[in-house]
Amino acid sequence: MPELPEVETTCRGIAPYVTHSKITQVITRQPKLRWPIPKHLNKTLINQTIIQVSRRAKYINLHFSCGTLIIHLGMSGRLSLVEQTHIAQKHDHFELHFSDKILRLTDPRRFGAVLWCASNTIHPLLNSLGPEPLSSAFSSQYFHPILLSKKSTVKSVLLDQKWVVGIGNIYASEALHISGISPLRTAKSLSKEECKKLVQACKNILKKAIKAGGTTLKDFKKSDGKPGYFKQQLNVYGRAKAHCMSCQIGIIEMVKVNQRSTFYCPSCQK
DNA sequence: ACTGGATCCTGATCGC
DNA sequence: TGCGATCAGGATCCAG
Repeated sequence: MPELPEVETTCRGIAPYVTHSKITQVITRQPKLRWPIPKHLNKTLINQTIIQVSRRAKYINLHFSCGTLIIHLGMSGRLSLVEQTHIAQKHDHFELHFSDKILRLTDPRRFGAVLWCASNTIHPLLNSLGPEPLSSAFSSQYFHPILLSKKSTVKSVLLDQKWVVGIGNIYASEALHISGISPLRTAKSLSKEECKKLVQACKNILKKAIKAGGTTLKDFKKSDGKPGYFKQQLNVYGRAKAHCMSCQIGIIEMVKVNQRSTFYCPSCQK
């Protein structure tokens, strides 16, 4: 589910409350996520205070003096801050309790993860991540040589977190549409100029989506339980057979790229 | 070294 | 209405 804007929205939603708050209890209801939730967390985190909340790629980091709790939302995960009286439901797998609230991880498909990383170590999963798309490190000077070195489609490079992080299936389609590039193009066929357009389109779409509180397709909810409002601004994703909102001529097509639904306008994306 | 496919899991929706 | 098939916002692992 959540791509960078949804994860960023979640971080911003929980940070004001959880930062400087002390953990009173840790409850694991279902440890079987993408990887097992570490058993020692209750012992490790009780009476510990969250120093800071940060995001790296699609990972949420809760920093403690003894280490970092890393949370990934997978396809269907969500974090919500609820009252102590709020009863856990079927897919509520993990909880951090504070003096008067609970931070709860809900994840029907269980592709998410809760990991522990001790101080002064780097978790292997975060070790080979590419640059943040909104940082100056993600530039056409950086990205074009990478595109030139790939045999795959430009869309699959955008989705590969080794080269740039945070972009998922929705925003990859949207960014390619904005830049007028077909998702079926080979990465190495992009000119420097096209790469520049694509890099800028990624930055713009992600920034706009963050402003709108992320995209709610079916079940994404912000930490306060409200939906994000970016869906109204999607131009191609989920719009197969509809008219292109950009050129007004083309009909949006859905194709599969690496087994994933991909939407584009054959008329204005070349 | 790269690339694409299978895979983990549940639930909603589609087509017959 | 019912039921099986298909499809979902991710990303690791593994075979070729």
